[in-house]
Amino acid sequence: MAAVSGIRTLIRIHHSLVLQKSFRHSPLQPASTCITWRHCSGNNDPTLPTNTENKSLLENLNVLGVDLKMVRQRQPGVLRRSFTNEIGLAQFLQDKGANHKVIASIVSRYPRAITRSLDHLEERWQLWRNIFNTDAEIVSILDRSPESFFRSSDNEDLKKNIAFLTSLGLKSKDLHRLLTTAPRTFSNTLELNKQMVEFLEDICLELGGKNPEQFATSIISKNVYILIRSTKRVRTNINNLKNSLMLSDAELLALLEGNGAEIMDLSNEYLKKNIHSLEEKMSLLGCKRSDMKKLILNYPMIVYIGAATLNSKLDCLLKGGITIKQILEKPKVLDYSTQNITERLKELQRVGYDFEKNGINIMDSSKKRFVAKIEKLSGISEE
DNA sequence: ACGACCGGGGTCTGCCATCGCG
DNA sequence: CGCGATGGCAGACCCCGGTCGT
Repeated sequence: MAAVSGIRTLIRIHHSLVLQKSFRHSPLQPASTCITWRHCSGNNDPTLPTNTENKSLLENLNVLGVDLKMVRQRQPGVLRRSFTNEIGLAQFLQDKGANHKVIASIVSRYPRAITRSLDHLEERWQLWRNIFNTDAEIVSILDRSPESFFRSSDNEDLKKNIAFLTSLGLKSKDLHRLLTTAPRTFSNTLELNKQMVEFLEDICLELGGKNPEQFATSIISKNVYILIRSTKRVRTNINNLKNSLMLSDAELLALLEGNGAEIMDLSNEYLKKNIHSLEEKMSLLGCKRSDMKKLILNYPMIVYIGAATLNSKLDCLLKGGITIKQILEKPKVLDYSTQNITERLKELQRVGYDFEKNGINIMDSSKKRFVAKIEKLSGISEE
């Protein structure tokens, strides 16, 4: 409540400021938007750089409930600016449905947001609205990741990015998922996004693939994070996978075209560590190198699972009466959380489930189906 | 009616380093 | 030099249900 009236207070202050004649345009901003820009009261010549914090700005931010300590830690320079648009921004976000808490949090976490003009904000918002259906969706993303929306001041690049991604054959459903999940993609420069796409196409050709464009698009739609990774990272991971598993070009291509797309953006050390740890575990369990290769090709996500988690899952399954051979045949059981696995094993033990006779597919089913199955089994065992 | 197979859906930021510009 | 813009990094899975063959 207090902060809602805080915004009203600021707007009142702003109106009274408008009446003053002391406005000067920030040279970077179009004149039409300057009406809401706050003039620094403590500085007689706003064109001079100042190395002290702007008092009236601090007051405004306080009223908005912004965490100044956080601001100083993140982008202290913003507090020294003569012209900022915190009032306009707060009003703008409020109009889009953001509450005061969200607004305060956004400015606290990405202070530079208050340097954007209303025209800029409105244009950028509309560009995002080309992909999202409602303002509420955008607000929730800004709340999650203010930086994604505000970091770039280049709306032209955003336009070009949308056009570029569309030209790749990504459907509006894909774009929606991309912007929802990895909003930073849209604040990349067009150049950076192009680089990754070209890189993926090159990889495809390198491995003897015939349709590089489709390859790149399919990777992006399978791994929406790929465009916010560096080509260096992806390249290193591909090389590491290839070398440690001794993959042929055809095998590697198939892996990447399949579910391998998702593991390409892991951090290099993490991927290496996981492969190494899996190697050790497998050898401890008496498996051959070819078993491990097959396992990863069948179920690439296994290298996504952290070493500790993976080992505890494996141990859980083995202790629960499932053999490593069964796991190698149905690695998807490793998809489920350790907790889920533990609970299911307990339930199955209770009803006397025989994995040897019935297989382990029961471990890879939706909760609904699992519960139904258990109910049936306990009914039978009680008769 | 059942279970195996398989694909798809959700999901991800907050910080630091560097560069260029005024 | 200070700031804005931007690249890059570490972090580390889980779950559901349509469909088809029996």
